[in-house]
Amino acid sequence: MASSSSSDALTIADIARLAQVSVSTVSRILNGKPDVAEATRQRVLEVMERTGYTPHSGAQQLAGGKSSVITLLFPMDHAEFTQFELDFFIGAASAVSKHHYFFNLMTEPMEAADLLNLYRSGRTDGVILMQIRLDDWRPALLHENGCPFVMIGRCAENDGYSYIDMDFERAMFMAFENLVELGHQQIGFLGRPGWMRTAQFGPAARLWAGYQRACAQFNLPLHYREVEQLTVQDGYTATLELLDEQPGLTAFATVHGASANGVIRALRERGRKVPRDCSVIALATNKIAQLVTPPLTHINFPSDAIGFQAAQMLVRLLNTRADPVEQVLLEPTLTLRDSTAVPPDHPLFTMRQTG
Amino acid sequence: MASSSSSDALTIADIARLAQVSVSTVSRILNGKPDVAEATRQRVLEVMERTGYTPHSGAQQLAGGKSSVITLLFPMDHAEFTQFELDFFIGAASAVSKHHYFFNLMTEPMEAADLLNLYRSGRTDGVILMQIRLDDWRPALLHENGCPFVMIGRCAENDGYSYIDMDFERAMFMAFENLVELGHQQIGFLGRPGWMRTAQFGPAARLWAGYQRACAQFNLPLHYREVEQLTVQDGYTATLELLDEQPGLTAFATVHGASANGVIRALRERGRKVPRDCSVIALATNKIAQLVTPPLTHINFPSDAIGFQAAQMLVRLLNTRADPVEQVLLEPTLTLRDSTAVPPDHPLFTMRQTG
DNA sequence: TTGTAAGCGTTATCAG
DNA sequence: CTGATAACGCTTACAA
Repeated sequence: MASSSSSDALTIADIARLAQVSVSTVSRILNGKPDVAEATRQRVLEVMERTGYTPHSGAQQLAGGKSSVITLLFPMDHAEFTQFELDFFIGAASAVSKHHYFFNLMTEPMEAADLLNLYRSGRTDGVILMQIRLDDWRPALLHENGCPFVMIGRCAENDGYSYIDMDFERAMFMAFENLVELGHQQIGFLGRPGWMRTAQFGPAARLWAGYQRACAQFNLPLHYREVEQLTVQDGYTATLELLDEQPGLTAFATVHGASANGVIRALRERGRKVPRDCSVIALATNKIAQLVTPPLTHINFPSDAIGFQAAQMLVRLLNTRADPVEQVLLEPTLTLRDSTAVPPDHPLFTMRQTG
Repeated sequence: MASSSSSDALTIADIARLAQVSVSTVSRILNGKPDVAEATRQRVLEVMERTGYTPHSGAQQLAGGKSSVITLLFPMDHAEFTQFELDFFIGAASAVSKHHYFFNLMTEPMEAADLLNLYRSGRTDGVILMQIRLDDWRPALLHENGCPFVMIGRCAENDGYSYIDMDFERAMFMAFENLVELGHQQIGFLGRPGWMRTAQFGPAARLWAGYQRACAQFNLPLHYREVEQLTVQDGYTATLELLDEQPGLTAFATVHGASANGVIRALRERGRKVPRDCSVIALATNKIAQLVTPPLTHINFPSDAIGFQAAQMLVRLLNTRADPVEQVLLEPTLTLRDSTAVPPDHPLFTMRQTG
């Protein structure tokens, strides 16, 4: 029966003494090393259990050279945090702890020196990088300094870097393809080409490219509006403007659940029902797509699964001597819900009316 | 010009040698201790800057006894993660890094032994506890073992524990008060009394209490439905049931943006417009309330500010020798948006029609 | 299979 | 104001 009041600070030496073995034996057991007699192992484990011993992480870090921490870097300078981003965190945190690492989340933007020091201080064993720009400086820096990392997203040039990303260009193309197949020809698009030009974030650039490609291939006129942010408000305003300029539009595509909601609100205000009078399609997480009314036809973006996979890739990297480059590009998929339909002047529509 | 290829592993001894001082002097400078000549300090800082030196966190932890890590514990066994929860994380992470701590997020449920070991291992200096139950075992355990902590939420009994929480009972009462003032008498309520009874989470219990009190005080008939989860789907189903049983309902109250959306959808399906034919009010974050159509009249729940404050309280605790108990109970506030109005049979309504 | 002992990079105490 | 030097608790050769 241990007495004393508060912090006992049990050390490996205490365990060794209590179990009548040396500290190295205890250490071996702690680290799952093979050369230990089963009887000894049991005895020591029993003592540890009974006393509630835990090794001191700082000491392990110092002597063993690893922290068992994985850091997720999501600088929130150019981003809003929504369900979209949350799911990355949750997915990553879950995988990280499943592999017995600890999860360190950093949302403050960082300079090169800070990023390097994070690794050099031994505070983290590896890093998951988010908000990747086409010309991002971070992967090169980490690579040169031997810090294991995985990107969620990708640069323009990715030789030697591991990443997981979605094929955003194809995603946007698919959205338009779907609308065209329904019979739409006059389609409005809300995006952030300016944001793409200045900040050079991958998704913005690639979604824009997908839009351009779709218009070229399907011979569609360009009807787009640049929004500052992908919010309800900006989506609403941009849609009203676009609609008043081009009353012939029968569909809208945008890249976020929130802005899609703005689109729908604007359409309703102009007396157009979704999807009867106008279709709406977006890139979104499942949860958001279902929250909107009507539930959105959308390109799935499985943030949580991506976060989970990214963490797993990093763990794999950490457990390997060599560093195998893993590059995963996810194929987008489309989920049909209630925000898209044939255009109002379409033969099928007329048939439906009269049939 | 430093050569070499990869990990140099610069230590405090290197800095001392390069700056022609002893390691203790460097250490003093590192820790902002007073007794150092300004000239020396500058010289050493310059060397550190030039070489890109960072102290090893493990060594600091071992020798200094602190980790500079704050852990947020949000066991996700009984919870879904939505924007609501995300904002806690973001707020807390932001405050934590603002005070030069690192932010460790743990979402896996934990046993007593694990929780204790987290602190004993020296991996964290303090803990922010979430998902607090009325009879939660964690605060007592941490308290007894000298681990600094702050709760987001509160138990039934909180002597000696620091917390920040919202007055949920009052929040729900306010919602009903508002509806009653508009003229509503037949109000449906969607909540989780069962969840409250079994899991004993504070908010569920207190929201329920607020509902009971409001009905008693305003002499309202009880019309409630228990939902499993506060999702769109469950809100939708429960509303349909309740509505078919009690067609006279002119308002609904619920406790989450998502379930409010389910309510609205169900009402629409039964041909009732919100807010013309039926009002809806909910407890929600600002963001969610605006995402729903129509934008929700709601009791604000500022998760991010709460997360931020909780982290600040903990930092304050960590920087103090004594442990001052801080207990913050936030007053709820109501934001009027577009989902509430006078009931359809109300004199004001009739006036509006004819006027 | 187990024990001895030398670090790991800091901080802290105590002289100077 | 500055410098030795002893912890801090663990891992890891190397010996036994």
